Amino acid sequence: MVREMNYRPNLVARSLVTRKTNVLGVVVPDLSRSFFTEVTKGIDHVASASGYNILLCNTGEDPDREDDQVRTLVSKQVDGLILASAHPQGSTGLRDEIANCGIPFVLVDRFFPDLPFVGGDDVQIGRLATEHLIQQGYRNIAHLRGPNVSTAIGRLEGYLKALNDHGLRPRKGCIVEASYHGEASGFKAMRKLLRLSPGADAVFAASDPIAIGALEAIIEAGLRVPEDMGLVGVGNHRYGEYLRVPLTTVDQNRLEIGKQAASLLLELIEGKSDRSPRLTLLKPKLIPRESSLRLQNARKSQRPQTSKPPTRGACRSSALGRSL
Amino acid sequence: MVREMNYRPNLVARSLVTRKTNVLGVVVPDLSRSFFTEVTKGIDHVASASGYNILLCNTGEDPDREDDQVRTLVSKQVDGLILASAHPQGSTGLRDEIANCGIPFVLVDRFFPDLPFVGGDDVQIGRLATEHLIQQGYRNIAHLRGPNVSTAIGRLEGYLKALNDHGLRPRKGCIVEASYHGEASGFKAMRKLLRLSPGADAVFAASDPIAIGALEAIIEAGLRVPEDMGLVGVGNHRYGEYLRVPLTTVDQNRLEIGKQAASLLLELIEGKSDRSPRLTLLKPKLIPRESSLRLQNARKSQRPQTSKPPTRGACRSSALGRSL
DNA sequence: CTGTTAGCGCATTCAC
DNA sequence: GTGAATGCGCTAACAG
Repeated sequence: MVREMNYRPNLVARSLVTRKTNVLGVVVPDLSRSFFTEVTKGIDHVASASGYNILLCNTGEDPDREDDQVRTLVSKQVDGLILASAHPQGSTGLRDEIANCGIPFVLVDRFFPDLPFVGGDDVQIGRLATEHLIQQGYRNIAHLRGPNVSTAIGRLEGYLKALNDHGLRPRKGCIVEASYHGEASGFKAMRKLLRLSPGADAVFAASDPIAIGALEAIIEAGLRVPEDMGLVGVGNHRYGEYLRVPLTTVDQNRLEIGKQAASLLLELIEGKSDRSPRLTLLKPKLIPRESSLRLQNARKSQRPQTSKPPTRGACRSSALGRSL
Repeated sequence: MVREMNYRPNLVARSLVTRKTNVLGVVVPDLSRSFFTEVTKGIDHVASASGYNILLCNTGEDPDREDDQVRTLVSKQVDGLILASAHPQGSTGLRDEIANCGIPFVLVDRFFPDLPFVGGDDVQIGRLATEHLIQQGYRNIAHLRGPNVSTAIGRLEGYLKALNDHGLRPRKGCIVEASYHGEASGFKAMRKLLRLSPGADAVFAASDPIAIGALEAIIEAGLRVPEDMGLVGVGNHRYGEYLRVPLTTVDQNRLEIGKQAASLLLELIEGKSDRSPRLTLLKPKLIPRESSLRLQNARKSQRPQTSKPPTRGACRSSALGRSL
C-alpha cells in the first residue's frame, strides 16, 4: 500500500533528526587506477549490504584538494570516511584534517602511524617479489620504486631486506623512481635504469602499470623476458596475464582491502570499537607467470583458472632477434 | 575567522531548506569495467568543478537492484541522476522508475528512446570497425556480439550494414554472443565461433575485453593475428596496446561521455533546459593497431605517442608453429 | 543593513 | 495503543 501510494520519504529530513545519513565518504587519489576502483567496489559491496551509500571523491593525488573533499564530506554529515591519502608520508596535514573532527574513519592503502588502517603488507610484498627473483637465479636485481607514499617505502624496504638476507647488495643506480600511475612513467624509468645500471638481470617494479611500461622498454632494448631480464610487478592487474609477456605479480587482494575497510568502518560507526586490531595488513600472494620464470620447474603454475593449454612459450617481438 | 573557529556548517540542514543537496547520483552496472570508471571520472570532473559530489551505486547488471538504488537516491534528494541502465532494451521498468519521479536525469551508454542520452554512436562504431576490416582485405568477417543492451544491438546493426554496403553477407553461425564483462566470455565465444564458422578470417568483437579473450582463443587455435585472423575491439582499452598482439579498437571517448552527461545534467538541474539536443552521440574513432593491419601501407599508424621504434612484428606464442 | 522568526520533513516525545 | 507537539540546524522572509 505504501508502495502504491508511492510515498517517498525525505531522507535528508530524516537524517537531520537522526543524525545519521547512511552515507560513507570514500576519497581516492585516482579513479582510473584499477587498484582504487577495485577497492571502491569492495567498499560498496559491504556498505550497500548494510544499507549505506557511497559518496565518492577523486583527489588527483592533490593533498589540498583532498582536504577540501574531506571538509565537504564532513559537512555533508557522512557517517564515516575511507581514505587513501595523497598527503606525503610524515606530513601532519592528514591528522589535522581528519583525526580531530570526531567522525569515524579508516585509512586504506597508504599507511599513517596510529590511525586505523587496512592495506597490504608492503614490506612483505617487496620481500616476496625480490625473493622470488632470487630464487629464480637472478642476482643483480634492480627496483623501480614508486613515489613517496607508504606503499612505495615499504616495498623498497622489503626489497632491500630480501637482498640483504641473501647476501646481495643493490648496485649503484639500480633504484629508480617512477610514478605509480602511468605505464609511460615505468617506460621512462626502465630506460633510465638500463643506462644507469646496465648489468641488471631482473627488475622488481613497485606496481603493475610500472612493470608494463618497463616491459616495453626492455623489449625495445632488445632483451628477452624472462631470459635476459626477469620482471615482477605488484597488484595482480587484471590484464597482467594477457600482456606481451604474462606478468609475474604480487597480489595484495584489493577487493578484500575494500571489504575489510568498510567492515571496520561500520564497526567503528556502530560503536563496537572493541575490535582490537585497528591495523589490518593483508597477506600478499605471489602470482608467478612467465615474466620471471626462467627455471623450468616453475612452468607449471601458469594460468590455472582457464582451460587453455599450459604450454606457452615467451611472447616476443620479432624486432628482438638482432641484438642477441 | 570562520576557519579558525572551525565552524562546520551542517549541509543536510541546509539542504532541507534549500531543497538542494549538491549531490549527483551515478548508477553503473559494474565499477570494475574501465569503461564505467572512466565515465564516472569524467562525471566527477565536471561535477566537482561545479561544487557537486557524486553518490555512486553499483548495480551488478541487476535491474531490480538498479530500481532500488534509484529509489534510494531519489529519497536522498540527489539533485540529478546519471544512469547506465541494466534494464533490457524495450523494457518499461526504467521509464516507470525514473521518468515520472520529477528529478532531472541523463542516461549514458545504454540508450532508451525519448530519454536524455549521452553515449557513443554504436551503429557508427560497428560500421567503422567492420569497414576497416573490409578495407584490410578481410572478407569473411564474424562478430562477437554483446548482450541485449542498446550498445550491442547498435554495433551489430552497424556491422550488418557495413557488410551489406560492400556486398558481403554474414555466414551462418558467424555471430556469437558474449557477455561484455569478461575476457573469459570472449574466449569461450571465440572458441565456439571457430567451430561454427571455421572459414572466418576476421572478427569484430563488441568490446575490448571480449576481443582480449578472443585473441587468446585465436592464438590457442594456432592462428596468427593479423595474418590468419584480423581482430577489432571497441573501447580503446588502456592496455590494448600492451597485449600479445596490440589491439585495433574503436574509441568511443569515454571520459567525454561522462563530462557531457554531467554538463547536460547540470543544465537540466539549473533549468536551462533550452539546450535542444538532448540526444548526444559522440563520434567514434578508429585506433588501428597490429591486430587488424595485414596490409603494409597501414603499418605506420602504430603507437604514435611513445618513442618506441615502429618496427614490431606480431607477437606470437611459440606453441603456434605446429599447426600451420 | 542587522536581528529575529518561521518552517523545511521528519523522528521523537509527550499527552491522551 | 493513537495523536499532537517539539526540535534537528539551517535559510529565507520579515521586521526593526
